[in-house]
Amino acid sequence: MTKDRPSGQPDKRRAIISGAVTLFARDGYTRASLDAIAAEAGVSNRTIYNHFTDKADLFQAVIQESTQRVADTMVDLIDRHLGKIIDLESDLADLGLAFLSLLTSDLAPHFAIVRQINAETEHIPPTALELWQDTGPGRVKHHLAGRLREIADRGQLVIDDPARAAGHLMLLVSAENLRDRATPHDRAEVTTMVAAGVHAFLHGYEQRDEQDLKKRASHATRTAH
Amino acid sequence: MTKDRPSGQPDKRRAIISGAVTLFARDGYTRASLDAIAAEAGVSNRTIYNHFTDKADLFQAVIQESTQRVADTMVDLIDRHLGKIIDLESDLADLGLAFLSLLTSDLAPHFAIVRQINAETEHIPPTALELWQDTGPGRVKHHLAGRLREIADRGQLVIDDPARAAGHLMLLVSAENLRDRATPHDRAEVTTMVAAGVHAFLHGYEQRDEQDLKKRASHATRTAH
DNA sequence: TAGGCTCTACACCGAGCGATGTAGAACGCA
DNA sequence: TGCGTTCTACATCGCTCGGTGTAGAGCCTA
Repeated sequence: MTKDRPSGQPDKRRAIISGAVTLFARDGYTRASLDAIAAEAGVSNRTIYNHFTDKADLFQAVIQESTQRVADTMVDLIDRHLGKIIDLESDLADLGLAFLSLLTSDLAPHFAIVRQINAETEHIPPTALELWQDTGPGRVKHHLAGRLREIADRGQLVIDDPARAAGHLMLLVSAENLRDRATPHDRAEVTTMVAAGVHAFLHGYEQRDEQDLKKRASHATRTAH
Repeated sequence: MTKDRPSGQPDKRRAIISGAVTLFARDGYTRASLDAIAAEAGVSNRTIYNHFTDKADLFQAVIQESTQRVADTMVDLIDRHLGKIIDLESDLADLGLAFLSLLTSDLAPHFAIVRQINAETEHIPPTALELWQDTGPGRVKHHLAGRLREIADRGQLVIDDPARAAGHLMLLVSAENLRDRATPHDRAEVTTMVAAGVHAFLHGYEQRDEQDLKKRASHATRTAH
């Protein structure tokens, strides 16, 4: 709809979406009024309807633009940190820290919108929901999975299902592991959280006692080649 | 407020909260109208204001009741599956499956409300938010952490921070690892997801090759006693 | 039986919101 | 310069919603 014929001045459109991101992130879809969005964007109420057919249409455009930006950034971070592995554990930790720093960057509102999507899931057309999944978190996870597969192919990881492993890694270093998600956390807490998450991702929590290790070592020797 | 003097008939109050849970879960706080809640509860609009001062007051009561029920159920499941460990990996997997089965049980709306809380976080008084954290997910995580600590004390796990480990376990077997959260998943997909999550929780993904294992085994032998 | 609660049905108010209409100003392009 | 598009300001419509008022019916208890 809106994409076919992007009527109106492009800068106005950007301003509208930018303001809409801010207000949708803070107030959610229903609470955010078009008048408030117009004011935030420094634009007339009427102009919004010149660029978008509907409030729902605007929301969808916001989701799309927002998702695109965040996914691009994350894919870039993945390539930057996992393109060349020096020390696997610290490289993964750096990537996790880079992800978390996005939460307090200028992309912060976009993550609030993701929470809105999660809550609004019953009122969003399933096709739009799938499109969001594919161009957003799904794409990031897929890209991360590809990098993990490379690492596994070099023998540094044992990965059965790369997509699943990517999901695990992202969860283990996600903000879900922090007490308070809103406030800017002190770097120490975040660092230890990420370190613990990466450590769990690599080693797990199972006890590997002396006998167990010996048994496994002999087994590994027996089955070598 | 409402707790000090629970005015009105208790069954009416329960009916109201039950209906409110349904509609808040489906439509969110703003969308769910009091008229619709009254209709859903089979109760007059006016009666709601006889039991609760406000829409916000009702929402808070709903959160409290909802959180209590889910947390009780989860704590119970933890005790049932982790009270006596037969085989650690399968016991953990069973617990994960039990958790996931809650998503499609009659407590399903409660989890939708959690998503609403996550989205509405900017419009909920921080004290109420903390109270929710403490009586809900915080309590469950703490309880699970206690069980994990017991297991670690018996030497089956190596856990530095039980609370963190509990969070990791819950994330690794959470519905976040499923493509579509809404539809009832086929049991096979859920089972393999949980198995993979528990496996990652126990063992991690790091390659343990022959030399590495030998080195660790000798080190373990050297440092025995 | 009488008094006090509670529930119900219904009407009502005021506010906010989505969406549209309109007239004129500003701007870009031929 | 002149035409078409876009933006703005303002007014308006219809609807929904939160919250209140009121009068009467049902119910329990003293």
